[in-house]
Amino acid sequence: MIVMPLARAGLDPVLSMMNRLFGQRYSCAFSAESSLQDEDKAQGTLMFSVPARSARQQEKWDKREQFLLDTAQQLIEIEGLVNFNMDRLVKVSGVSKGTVYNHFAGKEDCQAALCIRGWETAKALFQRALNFEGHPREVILAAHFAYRLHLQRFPVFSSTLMTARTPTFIEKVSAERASMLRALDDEIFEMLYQVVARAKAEGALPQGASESIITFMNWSMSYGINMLGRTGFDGQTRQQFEGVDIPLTGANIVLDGIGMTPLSKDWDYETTWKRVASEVFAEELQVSPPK
Amino acid sequence: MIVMPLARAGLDPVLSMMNRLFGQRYSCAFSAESSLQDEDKAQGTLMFSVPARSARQQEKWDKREQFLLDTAQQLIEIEGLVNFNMDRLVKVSGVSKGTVYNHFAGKEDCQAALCIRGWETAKALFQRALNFEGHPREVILAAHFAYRLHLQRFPVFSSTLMTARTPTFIEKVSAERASMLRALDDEIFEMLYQVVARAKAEGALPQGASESIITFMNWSMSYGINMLGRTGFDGQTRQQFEGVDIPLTGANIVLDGIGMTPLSKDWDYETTWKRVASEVFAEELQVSPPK
DNA sequence: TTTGTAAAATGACGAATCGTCATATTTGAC
DNA sequence: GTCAAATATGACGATTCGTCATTTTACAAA
Repeated sequence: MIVMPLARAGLDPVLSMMNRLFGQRYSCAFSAESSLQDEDKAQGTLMFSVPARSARQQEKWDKREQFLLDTAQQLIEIEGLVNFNMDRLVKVSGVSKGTVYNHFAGKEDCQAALCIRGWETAKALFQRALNFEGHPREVILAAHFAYRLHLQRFPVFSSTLMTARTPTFIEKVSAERASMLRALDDEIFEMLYQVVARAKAEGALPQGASESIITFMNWSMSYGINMLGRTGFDGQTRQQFEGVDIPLTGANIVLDGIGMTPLSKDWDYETTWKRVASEVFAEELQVSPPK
Repeated sequence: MIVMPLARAGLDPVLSMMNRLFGQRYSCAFSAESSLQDEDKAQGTLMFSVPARSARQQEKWDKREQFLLDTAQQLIEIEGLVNFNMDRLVKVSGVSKGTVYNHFAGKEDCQAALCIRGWETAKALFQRALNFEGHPREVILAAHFAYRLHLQRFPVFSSTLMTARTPTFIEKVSAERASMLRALDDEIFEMLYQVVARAKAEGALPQGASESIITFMNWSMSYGINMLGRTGFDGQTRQQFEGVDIPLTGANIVLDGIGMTPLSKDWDYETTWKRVASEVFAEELQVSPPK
């Protein structure tokens, strides 16, 4: 699951590893030989107990978790995120309340789980985008495309992602899932970072440019565009946006701004954008055409 | 209050005006001679009743609303947005629950009111930024500065703004306040738009460039940077950001990207940034130095 | 000053949702 | 088959929400 080396991880490595382990608590391959018999010693740093689950049990557990998430997702799709609550999930899923609360620390934690799931499928899309045949800047555009596509295709994820970065929300999410979200952020950041680094190695970037900052700026722009856009903030101005693909335009502005070659005046990125659609995401776009 | 002509308003003008009026329901200068005696006729479009409040009453009302907002803000500052609830506001303020609910349609509406208040002081900062002595691009930088400054100085506003664009939240805000928020978005958008338009008129922009899109892109980038930043998302990478002013860098990337002259290679915008700090916002920066 | 009426304030209340916990059931090892 | 540990259950108490019948206040007319 955790593939990329996080060479730049600035966090406490011990805490980080703990989180990783903790985050994997429910993963299949994890066999639990607890070396923490002395709980008193561990108090304050390693408070969690490692449940020794049989393979059979684990499978059942995982299956149910997926089922609960499926149910939650459908529930939100149908009744809206506003009307989503645990009592309803309990009722619709048929799983008892106690069990549901064994899976999720609470309502927000459940939503966070949905967000994580969404992020994971997004990661898969990014992975594919990164295999796009083209120069680095085209690959980055493919990533922007993937982001927008994913947000469009999964409105529930889109909502949860928006909410997941909210201060009130974060505080209510379990430590496990919070660290999983952070880890996913890290991984996706790292993926984009590698492309930027490659661009720099190939001389497509000014020497002074910082790969981290460039990656962050791309992310920020994309995030801003998609989040402001989805709130209908640009409703009044949308008529001005006719025929303009905002994510593409935004990405090009950033990439031109940092001086990544070939500049948009020297390359037809509209075509690249269309190529990404047809060559990488044809499958996803079969039903709903690109917007 | 509503100063800028919203020439580009794409919304239903009737609805828009209704919202404006409705939004001003509690403002002092509003004398209520209702021409809507025939309520049946108005049913479905103009359902609200206009309370005829005496000047004395109105003053009391306004004062209390401010008091409630002050209390709420302090409450959030001290106890955190997570722990904020109406019962607590009722208790601490000493105002009865019914009265509080006369002012605010609910918890979210109260937070929206805080957000509006924050937006209004932000607008004032923008206004000052726009008076900065310099060419258009410098003025736009000043606006970016104002935005960041305001978010830094008012963490409560920062939190509420982040939350206010959340789908769940929006649905719970009263129509009045929702439209007030939209109106503020419009007004601030318009302010920036005018600067961009001026830049274009002065030949600082490529002819093909759309003012709307440029404005939106600046906003998106700034929003993305500030919102991703405040969630600690960039925590891992922050070490890379040492000595780099992210909002300034981001703004320059966008402005370079759209080709607004003078480009950052031809002008020292670090100095501009510092000038903005000392010439426009010296007062605000007395206590906490620029970061 | 008195009186009447409409608006506003009050807080007790019912409803919705949350999360917990004592108890019952299941699982797996011996 | 038996027992201990893990898991499942749903009734329950706690919290927070928003409403509404009632009381109080404000203001105008007598």
